[in-house]
Amino acid sequence: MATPYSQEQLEQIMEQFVTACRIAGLKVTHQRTEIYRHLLVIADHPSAETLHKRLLPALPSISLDTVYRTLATLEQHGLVTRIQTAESQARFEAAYKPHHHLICSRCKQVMDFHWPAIDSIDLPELADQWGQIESKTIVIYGVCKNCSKS
Amino acid sequence: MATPYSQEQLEQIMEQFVTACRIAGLKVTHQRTEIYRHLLVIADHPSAETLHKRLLPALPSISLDTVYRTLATLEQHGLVTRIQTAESQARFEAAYKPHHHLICSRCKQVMDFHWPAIDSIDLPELADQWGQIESKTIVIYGVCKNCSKS
DNA sequence: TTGACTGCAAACGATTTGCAATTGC
DNA sequence: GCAATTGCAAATCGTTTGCAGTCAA
Repeated sequence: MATPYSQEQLEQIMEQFVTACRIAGLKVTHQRTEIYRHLLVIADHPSAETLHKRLLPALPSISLDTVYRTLATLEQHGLVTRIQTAESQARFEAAYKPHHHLICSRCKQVMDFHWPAIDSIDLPELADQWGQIESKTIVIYGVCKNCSKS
Repeated sequence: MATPYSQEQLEQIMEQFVTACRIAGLKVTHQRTEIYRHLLVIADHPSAETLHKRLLPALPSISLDTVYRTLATLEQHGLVTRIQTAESQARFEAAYKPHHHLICSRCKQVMDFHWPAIDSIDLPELADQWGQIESKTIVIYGVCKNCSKS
């Protein structure tokens, strides 16, 4: 999936990221900015391992544990989202606009989609009374067109 | 959460389960029926480990691997569903009627709820063209009333 | 009787941790 | 300079697997 942001937008979001780190009392390290930038630029939904492999050319000494630790830290501060899948490896994305996921059961690719109708609709009574809602994400499993061909 | 089924309903569902196993060519073992019955009776959403602990009094010799293996087998045959959460441990439920999940980020309890409006609504175009949909589940994260009190 | 299923123990993959060295502020 | 962060290696957790004995059909 190509970058959904223009160069300017990207720089702007990265600035916001730095600011958010400062406010949260997080140090702005090279590793952290690169991890976050990568999640923005390649808008697929990599696992920690995939992300690590992709970062190695740019940061030859980055360790897998740092990727894990960084993702966990950024997640705690709401800058990164852990995606709900039924797989063993966790997947991550830069938290930005609310959206939903289509996951292919065969190739495991995750595709984002928007569904404003759902974002604004009222919850049924039971759910509404359950507590305080933090996020509402729809996860659709199925077989993508590519996979159903073969 | 209490049993959502009456004694008669339960027996009926268990009979359907046995039939489904026979059709699928699965042997109806004591372990399998007990695992499935437990998922029906205690309609919370246990992990394999929790399920194993709970089954031990009734089946003192059942092993954790059997629980894992049985859940995997039943899942393959569509009799059990693996729940999408952002946790490390997988959670399971007896597959029955379509429904959605409320998950508390603190206590991790999963609550079912129904939302017919969503079940019948059309997907947005992009999602509709993506491929063949298998399941559409809404996962809502938040903090349940119990946890927000304390 | 026979192949599917189980229990055991050992292996495995994903993630986390303790520690000493390093780096941002 | 100091505390936060990193890289390394070792540990841990959840889950899977090989194998020999057991059990449903």
